[in-house]
Amino acid sequence: MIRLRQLEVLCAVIDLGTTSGAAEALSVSQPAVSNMIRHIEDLVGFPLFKREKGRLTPTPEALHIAQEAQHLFSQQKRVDRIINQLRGGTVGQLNVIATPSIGYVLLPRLITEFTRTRPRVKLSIELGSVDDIIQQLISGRADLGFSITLPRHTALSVRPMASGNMVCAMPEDHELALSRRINVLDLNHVRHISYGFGTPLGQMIDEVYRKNGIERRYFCEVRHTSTALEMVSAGAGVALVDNFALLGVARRSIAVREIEPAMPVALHGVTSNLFPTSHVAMQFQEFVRDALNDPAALAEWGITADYS
Amino acid sequence: MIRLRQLEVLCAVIDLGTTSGAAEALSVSQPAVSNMIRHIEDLVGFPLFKREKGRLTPTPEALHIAQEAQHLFSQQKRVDRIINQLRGGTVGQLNVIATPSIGYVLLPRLITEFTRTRPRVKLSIELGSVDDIIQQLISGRADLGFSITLPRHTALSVRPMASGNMVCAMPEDHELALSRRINVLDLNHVRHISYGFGTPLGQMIDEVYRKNGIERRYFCEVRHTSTALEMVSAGAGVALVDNFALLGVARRSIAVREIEPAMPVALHGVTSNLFPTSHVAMQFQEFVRDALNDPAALAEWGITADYS
DNA sequence: ACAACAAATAATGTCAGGTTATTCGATATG
DNA sequence: CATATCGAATAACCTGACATTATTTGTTGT
Repeated sequence: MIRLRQLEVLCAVIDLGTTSGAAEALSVSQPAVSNMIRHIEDLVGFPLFKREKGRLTPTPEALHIAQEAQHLFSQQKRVDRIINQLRGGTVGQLNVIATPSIGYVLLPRLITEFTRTRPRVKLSIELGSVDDIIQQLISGRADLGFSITLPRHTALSVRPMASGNMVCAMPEDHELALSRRINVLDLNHVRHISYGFGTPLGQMIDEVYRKNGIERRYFCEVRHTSTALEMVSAGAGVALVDNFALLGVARRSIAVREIEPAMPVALHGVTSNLFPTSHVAMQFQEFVRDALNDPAALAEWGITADYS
Repeated sequence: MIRLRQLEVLCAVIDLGTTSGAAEALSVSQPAVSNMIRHIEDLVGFPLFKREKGRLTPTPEALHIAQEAQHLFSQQKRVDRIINQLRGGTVGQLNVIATPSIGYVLLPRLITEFTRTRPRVKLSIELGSVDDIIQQLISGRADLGFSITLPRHTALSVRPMASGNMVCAMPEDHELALSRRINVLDLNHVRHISYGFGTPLGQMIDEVYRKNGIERRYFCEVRHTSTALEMVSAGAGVALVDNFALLGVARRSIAVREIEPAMPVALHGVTSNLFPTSHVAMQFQEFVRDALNDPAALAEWGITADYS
């Protein structure tokens, strides 16, 4: 089977007309080319050049071969280009599934930033609960997940991305806005939005109430913090939300206050162990982590993490 | 620039699933493969396999590269084939693949005529279904295809060569021979040979039956019109065939009648866009078109298109 | 006759890609 | 549970394709 390199040399000699010319073009020595040509002729079994008066003129056979070889070269370049693109992460596909609190506003912006330098990446963003995230990842439909609640599943790898807190969001003119810091238990005294007992967030808050022997009471139950935040923004009431949900939202007359006891939360990046994680997916995960830990960068993209 | 061999090894490992398997397939040692994979990973700068539990699973990137590399391999094989043919002392080559109806009788005669003035052209004729034709063309093994069914494939160029009709062929002494023109639906009443539902021809005929709310019934199912014609000629029964299949066959006591509804068919010349079409191939294509549209020329070579 | 150029030859170096022998980790099995 | 099995990796070494430099040979224009 003829080698790629051999065809390369053959074509160079045909194109340039002389071995020395070809040698220069390929940046090798003239004898290297000369030997190679002879070697190929031995290999194929018929002359590729007519040698007369110290010159080489290609035979029709050689021309024919060279013609066909061009496609081989272009194919090789194509493969090489693809490898380069893969290296730079500018090609591939990236299916992300995330909890709405980050996926609703922040993630779309980050992805936009990320793909600004990677125009050929195919994307999809999906929102879902922890269970959805687990499902999509272990089934291979999603490459990367982001979750507040940390999914317990042996087939998943979880990496911490950023740490945050639950905070209290309310309409600007709300009575609670007068306090600098709000006790979680006090929410029982106002119309507020909270999370079902079945949700991880609901259980986390219930834990505090239970310790104090009080029953949690709220007028509206939602599943995701982003939904709660939307309602707060519409003036429906007060809600506890994670600070990630606040990143990037237009501050439409919402006031935000710290709570006590502090309820730390963390954002996790999740990948499946069942399938190899793609290069772009890893890159994007790092991109998100870096972005979340660099308020300056976020600010540059019109996302402020400041809610004092 | 990635080497051909490296891609070869990469693909082998992906296909076979293990380094040892790949090593065996390539007839080299297992460490050779192992080292090569590592070397490629260094070269491209990102992992191609996930190593866990002592096994290798390819990353999406590796799969992507392997996919692209396939074209390269087929190109290489093509060049190699061309060299082999040149070694055999031919200046040109012409590999034709055609549907049997034209390829069985007519094409051999046309090729004979064509090469009368071109002694150093190396030839091959192959018969096959539309799918075979598509496969051979896009893989570069055939230079030119002729098909009744027109192949839908983006990498193929199709040119109409001649138009024709389905006609009804039967033994001379058959009762139907008394009619001047035969209704397709009437075939249900006689022992006749037809085409499977999966074939384009079968679907085309079924369409007529379906419109009339009748189920097509036949005693023998074949794939190609030339086969059907052969059976008719042997006295097995009646069959619908395209008129191209009739061109050039010795009229061994076969009667031919027009049918209603008329079922027009066309013969197409097909070439691949993936490779440059050789000069001979284009010439031959034109030769065939001209011949088919010039009954005088055909008659001169002992081929008659007249079946009145 | 001789400079100028193109190709071929000779002697030698180097590295991609191969070898065998062996180890390591994971899994299957009596 | 000890052990056999299988796949991957590592180490040390070998080989040939393809490169090098130095030199010779043949052709051509002045």
